Parts: sequence; C-alpha cells; structure tokens
Amino acid sequence: MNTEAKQSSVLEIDQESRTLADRVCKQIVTAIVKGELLPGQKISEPELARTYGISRGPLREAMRRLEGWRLVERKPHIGARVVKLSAQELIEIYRVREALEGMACRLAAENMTQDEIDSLKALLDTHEQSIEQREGRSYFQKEGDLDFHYRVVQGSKNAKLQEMLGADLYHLVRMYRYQFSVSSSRPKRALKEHRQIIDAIEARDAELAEMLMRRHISAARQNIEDKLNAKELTSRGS
Amino acid sequence: MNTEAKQSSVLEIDQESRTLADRVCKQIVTAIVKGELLPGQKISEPELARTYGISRGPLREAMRRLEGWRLVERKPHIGARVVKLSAQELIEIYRVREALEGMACRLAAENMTQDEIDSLKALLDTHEQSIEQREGRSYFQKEGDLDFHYRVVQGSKNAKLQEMLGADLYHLVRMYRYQFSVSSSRPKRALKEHRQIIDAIEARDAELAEMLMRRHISAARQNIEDKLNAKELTSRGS
DNA sequence: CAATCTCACATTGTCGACAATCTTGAAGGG
DNA sequence: CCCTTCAAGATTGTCGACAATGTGAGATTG
Repeated sequence: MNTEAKQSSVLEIDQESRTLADRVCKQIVTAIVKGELLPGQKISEPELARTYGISRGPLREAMRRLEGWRLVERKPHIGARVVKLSAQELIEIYRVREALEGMACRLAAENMTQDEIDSLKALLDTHEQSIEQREGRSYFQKEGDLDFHYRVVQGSKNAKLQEMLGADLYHLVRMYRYQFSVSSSRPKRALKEHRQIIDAIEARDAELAEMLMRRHISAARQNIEDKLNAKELTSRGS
Repeated sequence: MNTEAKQSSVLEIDQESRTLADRVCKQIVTAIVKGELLPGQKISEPELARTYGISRGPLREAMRRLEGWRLVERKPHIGARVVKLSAQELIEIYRVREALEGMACRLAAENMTQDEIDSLKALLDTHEQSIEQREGRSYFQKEGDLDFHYRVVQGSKNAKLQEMLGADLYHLVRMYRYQFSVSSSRPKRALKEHRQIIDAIEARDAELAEMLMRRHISAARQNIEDKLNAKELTSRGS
C-alpha cells in the first residue's frame, strides 16, 4: 500500500509539519534539548507565543503534545514547566533503556538485514577514526553513540519499540547530555562494546546480543552514577 | 478541599481534572477503551465537541495529548482517527511489555516492601476464589490480571517505568481486550504463574523474577498469536 | 458513457477577546 | 514586628468567529 520513504535520521515527526503547532512543537523540542529553555523553567504562554510569532492556540496544542511526551509538566491554572530531571530519574531512564534496548537488540539479531549490519559496521569504523583523530572530540561521539543505538532499534523492526525509545526517551537522554555535558567518557571502551554487539547480531545470536546490550547500558548507568556521586562529593567543598 | 477518594483502580491521571480538557480527555480515553469510539473511526471535532458540551478549543488540546499517548492519529487538515491496532502491532506491544515488565519485576524483587508483597498475595487469593466460583467469569479476571501486573510495576519503585507502562501501553492493551474480547483464556495457568512470580519476588531473587515474568508475558503473546492465526483460518470459511 | 475540471460545502487551523483562577504586594490588625 | 486579609495585576482556561485547506458532487467535454 503506502511506501513512504520514512527517512531515518535521529527521530522525526516528519510530515513536513505543515501546521503551525507542529512546526513550533519541533522548535520547542530543539530549544529544550539544547538548553535554551532550562529545566524547571516556567514557560509563559504569551511570551513564547510572541517569540515564535504565533497565537496562543497552536502554542497550547504544541505544549499539550510535549506534555504527552513528558518533556514539559503542566499544572492547571498554574502553568507549564520544562521537565526537570533529577539524578534519580536519570538512573531510572537508563534502567528503562536497558530493558527496551536489550529487547531491541535481541530482535535486531533476528530481523536485521545483512545490508543494515554491514552499514552499521561501517559506521563504527567511522566512529573509530573520529575517536583516534579526535576530530570532533567527544561531541561527535555523543551523537554518534545515539546513532548506533538508534540503528539497532531500527533493526529490531518493531515499530512500538522504535516509538517508545525514539519519542519518549531519546529526547530526554539528549537533553540530559547537553545539560550535564556527560560525554561518553570512555569512547574506546564503548566502541569495543558496540563491536561486540554487532558481532553478536551478525552471528544471529539473539541471547548474547541482548545480554551484551544490557551490560553496555548498565555500564553506562553505573558510570553516570559514579560521576554523580563524585560531583556530589566535590560540591561539598564549595 | 475536595476529598475525592482518589481510587487507584487501573491508572489515573489524578489531579482531579479541574480543567475541561483534562476531564474530556479522560472521557475520550474511556470511550476509546470501551469501544464506543471504534478503531480507525474518524473523529469529528464539531460533533465530539457537541457531544461533550464543550467548545473545540479544549477538545483539540485533549486530542493533542491523546496523540502524544498514541491513542489517536492525526493528519494535518484531514482529521484525527482512533488508532487502529493491527495484529502485528499487538504482538509488538507484547514484546515491549515483556521487556519492560521483566525489568519491573526484577526491580520489584529488590524494592517491594513486605507489606506490598503480602497485599499482592492476598489479591491473588481473591483471584483464585473468583476463578473457582466463576462469579464474574473471565471478565473480572481480565481487569484482575492487569491489576496484578500493575501492582508489580508499582513495586518496582521506578517512576519512568510506571509512566511508560501505565500511560503508553495499558490503554492500548485494555482497548485491545475489549475489542478482540480475548480473555486470559487460561486463568488457572496464569494464576499459577502469578504465584510463582510473587514467590520469586518474596525470595528477593531478581533474576528469577524477571525470567518468570518474561516467560509469563511471552506465553500470553504466543497464546494471542495462536488465537489470531486460528481466527484467520476460520474466517476463511465465510 | 467515462474522465476530468470546477465550485460549493464541510472540516480543520488560527486568532483575538472574555472569564476564571492564581500570584503578589500592601494595608490593617493583633 | 509578624501575621492575616484583600485587592489589583497577570496568567491560564474557554469560547466563538474567520481563514485555509481538503472533499465530493455535479457539470462539461472528448
């Protein structure tokens, strides 16, 4: 039936956003992720509407969708705020990622085409070069890491999984990365783990692929927990 | 204040919905789940607005939130439709549940209090009676099954997990159950598995708890796949 | 008779205004 | 001096009207 060419960059709402609400929705997401709208900051409807040059109607609709995605929190008659991630919630998100991406990796091992696997291996080569040359330093690695995970999720061929990870989680993860500027911190190690994962996928070993992905994300979570603890300790000195 | 007895049935948005959009949002969810609004059916804004006695403004906001929850799909300038679950998507949802609730069960084994465990065991006793007496037949079991899973998810003490399973998935699962009227079909077996799970949780055996829950949901998925295949075959005869 | 074009209608998208609610700062009383 | 009360301002919630877009029926032409 329909053969929409559904391009796969890092998450879309595609549909070329022909309506004001859609367009402004994208803009707000970008603003939140990039930190132009700070977490916990109150969002004034009249002000934002002026900023984007639209009326409050479409803006409110955009906010409602963002509320559904849990990027903003809204209290009746009080107002909307950009969602604020506590350290606790960030850890929780990584637990969810561990479960979801573990499953995605298992399914990817069953459903990914050889072409996709080859392409992903090529992507890892690119990452390796970028790491060795320190071209984009850790910045590229940050988005590159998401790209790897994104492609594995695509490879699962499970639309629901893609939705939940794409719309509901990666926004938050990206936002968090900008804010805390916690780069992968151990790019070489991560790259090695990525290679192990793609090897398991290529071998069609679903069990192993899931386990490796879960370990990989679990290690990232542990890494973040350690960093947060360290940061907490050092901030005692101020 | 108002002291609404905030019933903790199967998922709420609480906040006593003081705004029209919130209230009508709940009503629409209920209508969709109960099948008053059929999947794939076009939603006419003026008509729905008249039905609920509100203007199109709040209605549109409610729709936008439902869009975020993926209960309705919306195309610009064309209209909104109740989401239609294909058999494929239903299977996908069960894969997501397997991953998410498996993790929830693991965390529940670590974090659930003994009180919660005791209460849950009592709930299972209730279910057993209801099955033997065939009081509510399989209907009660349907919601009762969700209640068990809901409590385990609560027991994980992971808010993100609760959000994703509660808001994003259980709506769809409930809707599907009403539509296809696929009852648990094997209530005794399911109850036995529930008991095994709660035992593992009580023993604080996180590994086992996760594995049992995953098997439990995987079996339910398999059961549904079989039913769908059977239904497909019988419908050939018409 | 079929295919295409056109135009009127219905629906969705957007806007500005009004009503309801919350916030705040000051005045008054204890 | 501090707490309570109240009123003014601002913000959010709701509504009806207008503009933009899609839909479908009917007419026209090959």
